Amino acid sequence: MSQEGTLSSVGHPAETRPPDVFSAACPTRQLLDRVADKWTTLILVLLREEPMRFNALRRRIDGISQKMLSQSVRHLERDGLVTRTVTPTVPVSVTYALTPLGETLVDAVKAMIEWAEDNMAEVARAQAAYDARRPD
Amino acid sequence: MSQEGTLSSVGHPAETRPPDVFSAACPTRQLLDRVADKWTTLILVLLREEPMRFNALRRRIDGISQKMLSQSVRHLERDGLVTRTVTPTVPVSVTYALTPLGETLVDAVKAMIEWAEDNMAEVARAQAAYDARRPD
DNA sequence: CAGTATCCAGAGTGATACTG
DNA sequence: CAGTATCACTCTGGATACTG
Repeated sequence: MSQEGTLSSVGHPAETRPPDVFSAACPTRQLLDRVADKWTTLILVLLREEPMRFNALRRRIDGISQKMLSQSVRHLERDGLVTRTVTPTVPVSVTYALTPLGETLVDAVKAMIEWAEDNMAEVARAQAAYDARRPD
Repeated sequence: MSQEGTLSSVGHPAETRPPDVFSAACPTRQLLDRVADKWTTLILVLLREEPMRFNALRRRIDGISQKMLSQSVRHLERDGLVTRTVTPTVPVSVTYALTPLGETLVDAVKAMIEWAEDNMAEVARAQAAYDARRPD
């Protein structure tokens, strides 16, 4: 998760150039860095199934630290991809849910995950072959 | 890019459980971490348009260090997603290209990039609204 | 429960130098 | 050209402890 950086017009002044993900300064690149993030993808996919509370997400996503979870959900909220709803119970409960914008992204993310599940075996074979060629 | 780790059967012993990306030990999770990587996505998309040489990739991908580029292409080669072809000219030229397996992945990756390009403006609006609510 | 604060190890970068 | 190796530096991410 890079810096704070607002996705302003920096990198392609309006009509001069089209957006270019390959340019580090371009907002699309920064946005891609965010959505292609390791934890972001998992959070979004979980939230598509149902809204979830902080610790529910934490339990489902094996290996995430609370620091990264809170950081990730805050970024997602800022980007307008999830909502954060506080219910004033005692103690408080906070529920995260996808926004409509977030839902449009999840489809793309799901495609990547399905690819991983479908092609896991073939990649494992490729790795084995590679390692056999370069043994050390 | 985590560790070396081969995508073996660890995490879901054959018929006992289905693959679960949310489990840190599951090979699909490790594979997702790889393909959702910041640099990997950009490399794959560039290679879909045409095979490219090392320094060509380096020039196109703004901000990548040669260390990360060589690391990333080596991983992609090991995973069977790109080929590395050495032509014995003087000096040698090395060309990277997508494998058929790599091509299947690129479609999913492209979807994410197109989402970023299409929704950049809306995300920027959400960020502005968020920052206005929490001024500091 | 839902976080924030703090410290610290390690990943990644840039620069530079060297190899085949 | 296509790397590998090294050092210095920054910054991310994990572990731990603490708070409303």
